[in-house]
Amino acid sequence: MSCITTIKERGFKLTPQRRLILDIIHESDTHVTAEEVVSLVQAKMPGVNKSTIYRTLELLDEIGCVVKGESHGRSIYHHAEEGHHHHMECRACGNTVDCSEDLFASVEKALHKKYGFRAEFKHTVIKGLCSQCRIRM
Amino acid sequence: MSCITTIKERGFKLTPQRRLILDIIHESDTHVTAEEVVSLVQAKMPGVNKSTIYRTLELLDEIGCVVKGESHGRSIYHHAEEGHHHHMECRACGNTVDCSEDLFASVEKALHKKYGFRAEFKHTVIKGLCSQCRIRM
DNA sequence: TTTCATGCAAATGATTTGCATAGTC
DNA sequence: GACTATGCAAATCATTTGCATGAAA
Repeated sequence: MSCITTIKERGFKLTPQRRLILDIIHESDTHVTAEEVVSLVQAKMPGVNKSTIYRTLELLDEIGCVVKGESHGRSIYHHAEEGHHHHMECRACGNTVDCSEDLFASVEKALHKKYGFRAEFKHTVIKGLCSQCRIRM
Repeated sequence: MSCITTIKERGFKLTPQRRLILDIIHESDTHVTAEEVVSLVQAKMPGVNKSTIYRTLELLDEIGCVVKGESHGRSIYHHAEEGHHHHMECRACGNTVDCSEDLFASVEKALHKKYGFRAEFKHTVIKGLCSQCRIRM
């Protein structure tokens, strides 16, 4: 079901601001910080307020239209397509590489079996050292 | 090697504040937020300043004496013992359950093989639904 | 026309910073 | 005694909130 349908079905109003914010997140192939969304939105539609964007992002996360995560103390978002989106972030050079595999299936299974916990690894920022920085160190 | 030795060896000074902060993190069997460290430290040694604590926590993380993580936009810390410390946090009730297993060994292996990336899963907050909340939902 | 969303401006709250003083080595 | 760490107070900076106005259903 499309996000637009979800918004309507849940009784929320479909405003141009919300459409644009959705578009921006869907266009981006990797995660974006809330602040990046603010800049991107304001580039296309000047005058849209930060508060609106923060509120919309929170709403979209709540109704499952986007996936929220956090990195370096900031909120990050990406679209909630089926599948997985993980990011490997090098603690030395700061570069990130995306990874769309279902990396955590076995972990999810183990946690469910042992603790009955249903882990949700939809959007994980994995910290570590990239191959280049490993060599340099 | 003990943290106290590490501090000295790296040329940092061993102050009562630093000792106390180290103690507090080592006494805690789960992670603590920076703010919790502030309260705990000030309970035992009133007058110690927030800045000192934040600076010390950052230092301790840098020299590997504690492990820093983040949850809900705040910094969390625990001692850097050998082994693993993960936390399952329920997004419904907010409860967390600790898990000291080496959950991510297979993921680490896979990422290294495919991307040469050395993932560091020392202290992960795993979000999801606990068994109780799964039933309620 | 009712209700929800937006814009604005100000508040929040964790974390950081500059600087003078105090404490370690 | 040299140099670092601390305390203090103020600054930061992302995010949130209250409220009056504007737009969607």
